[in-house]
Amino acid sequence: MDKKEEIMEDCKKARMAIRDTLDVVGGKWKLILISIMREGPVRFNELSKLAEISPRILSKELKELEMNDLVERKVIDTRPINVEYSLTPYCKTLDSVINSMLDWGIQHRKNILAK
Amino acid sequence: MDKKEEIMEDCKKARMAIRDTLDVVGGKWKLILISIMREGPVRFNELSKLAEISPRILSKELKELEMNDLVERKVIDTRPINVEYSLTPYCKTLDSVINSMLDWGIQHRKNILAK
DNA sequence: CAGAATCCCCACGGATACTG
DNA sequence: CAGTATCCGTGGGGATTCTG
Repeated sequence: MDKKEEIMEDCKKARMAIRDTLDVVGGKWKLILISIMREGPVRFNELSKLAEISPRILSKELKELEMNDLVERKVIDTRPINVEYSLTPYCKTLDSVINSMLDWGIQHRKNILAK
Repeated sequence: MDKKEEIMEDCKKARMAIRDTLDVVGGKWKLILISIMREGPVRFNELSKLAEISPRILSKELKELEMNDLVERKVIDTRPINVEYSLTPYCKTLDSVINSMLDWGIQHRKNILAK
């Protein structure tokens, strides 16, 4: 296969991989929620306040994260009920993604301000 | 300042950094376009085909990337006109972000299929 | 070839109020 | 406390056509 096709193949694979990642942690909230939960388990309302996200969206995002085995939901049987959300071990595999984005964001802001 | 406030501060900073990054390379296309341009400079239509993105969106995305000094636009004075897009040196600072997302996407897909 | 113009749609996200 | 229900607006993204 010639050079051109090879490049097209590479592009296709890269596209797919990035899309896959974006499908799981893309959007406005998921990475932020995860980065908060890295500090430790949180309850629903607590998380809602920390992230400044409305309950409706939060609920939806958490379900999706749970579906992808990134977040664990644990009901604590008190009254009124408490629910604790925490990161799964699998979520640790996202560390380098989150860290690099965190670092880049910080550095980028510095660069902007320096100008 | 007590423990709680400290955590809130940390969350706020993390939120800001991630948002900053997302503002620049978030959305459906930017990282994909960059990952393609890592293979070398490309012309508009070429890029449009490689990424399977419509010209309207591509144009918009490229402008935004250019504004953030991640992409360079170079007119080649032929006829009909050719325009070449390439990554700036500053875009290299995104390498770890892109690579980690690329890697994670590939690994994640493997994990899913293995199940 | 590189893009602008036009038109369109729906899904993402938000505000508020309500319930077990 | 942890969500669900309802309603709503916006803009991100898409398809197609046109032009310098």
